[in-house]
Amino acid sequence: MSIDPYSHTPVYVQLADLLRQRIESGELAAGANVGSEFRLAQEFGIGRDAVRMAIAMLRSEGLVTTSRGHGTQVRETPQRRQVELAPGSSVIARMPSGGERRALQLDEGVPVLEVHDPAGGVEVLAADEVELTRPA
Amino acid sequence: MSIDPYSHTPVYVQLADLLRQRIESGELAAGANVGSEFRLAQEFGIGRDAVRMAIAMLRSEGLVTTSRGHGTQVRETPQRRQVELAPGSSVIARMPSGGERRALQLDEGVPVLEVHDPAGGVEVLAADEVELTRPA
DNA sequence: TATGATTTGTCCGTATGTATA
DNA sequence: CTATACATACGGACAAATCAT
Repeated sequence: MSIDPYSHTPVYVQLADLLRQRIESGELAAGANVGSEFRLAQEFGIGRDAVRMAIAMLRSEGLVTTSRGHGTQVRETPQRRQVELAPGSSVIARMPSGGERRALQLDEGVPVLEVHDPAGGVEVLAADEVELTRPA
Repeated sequence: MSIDPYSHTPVYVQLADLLRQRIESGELAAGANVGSEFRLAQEFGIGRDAVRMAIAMLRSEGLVTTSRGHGTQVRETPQRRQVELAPGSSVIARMPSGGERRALQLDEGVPVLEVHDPAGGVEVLAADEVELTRPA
C-alpha cells in the first residue's frame, strides 16, 4: 500500500488511513514508535506538512501521542472498568474542555463521560477507562 | 491574556487555550466568526502554522467548524435526544475512525457511542445527538 | 557532566485549487 | 469577475526538548 499524490483524497488523509490500518492490525503495537516526521516524509515521498497533518489526525482520534524531541507513539489503551449507570441518572459523551483535559491528565482524542445522578450531582470520567453498563 | 513564545507549552496549544476560553466564556458566541487565520497570526504575532494547528485542535474538540472561503465559526451546541440504555446492554464512548466519520457524516470532534446489546448486536451513534438515560 | 544526534515546534516562502462574499 | 479565505502541498531554516553516548 502506498500513496497516490494524484488521488482526490488528500495525501495526509491517505497517510493517516495507512497508519491507522497498521495500528489497528497490530503491525504497530501499543507503545511502538510510529517513526519520525522526517523518516515518514522520505519513506512515502511526501512533504513534512502532510506527515504532520496525518499525525495530528491520529492524535485527535486518540490513537497516538506525540511529545517533542521524543516522537509519536501508539497509545496504550487502558483496561476499561465497568461502571453501572445508576437508576434515574443520565450521561452524555463529549470532548473535554482544556481545563478538564489537564485536570484529568487526558491525552488528545479522549472523550469524557458526564454522568448526571438524580440528585443533581455531576461526575466527569475519562471515557477510555470506562464501560457503562445496565444490568439485565 | 496573550501568548508567550518562550513558554514550554507550544504556541498553538496556547492559542487554542485562549480561543477556547473566549468560546466557553461566551465572548465568542455560537455562530460567531473566530477571525481569519491571517488576522489571528497578525494579532498574536505568530505564524500560519501555529494558527492552523490551534484551529485544527478546536475543530477536533468539536468547538468550531471551518469552511473554505467562509472562515471558522463557533459551533452551535446540538440538541440531544434521550436514548434509554436497554437492560443487559453496555456502551463505550470513543472517537470515530476516519472511515466511520465519513460514513456517519460526523463533524470533527464528535465522539461516538458504541452500544452493545445482550444479543451481541452493536450500534454506533453520534455522541453529540444523544443523552443516554436509565429510568428510575 | 557534557556533547551531539534525533525529533518535534515554529517560522517563512511559494504554489495551486476551491468555496464564499 | 474580483477579492477573500481556507485546503493542500512542497520546500528551507532554526529553536527547543529529549535521549543516547
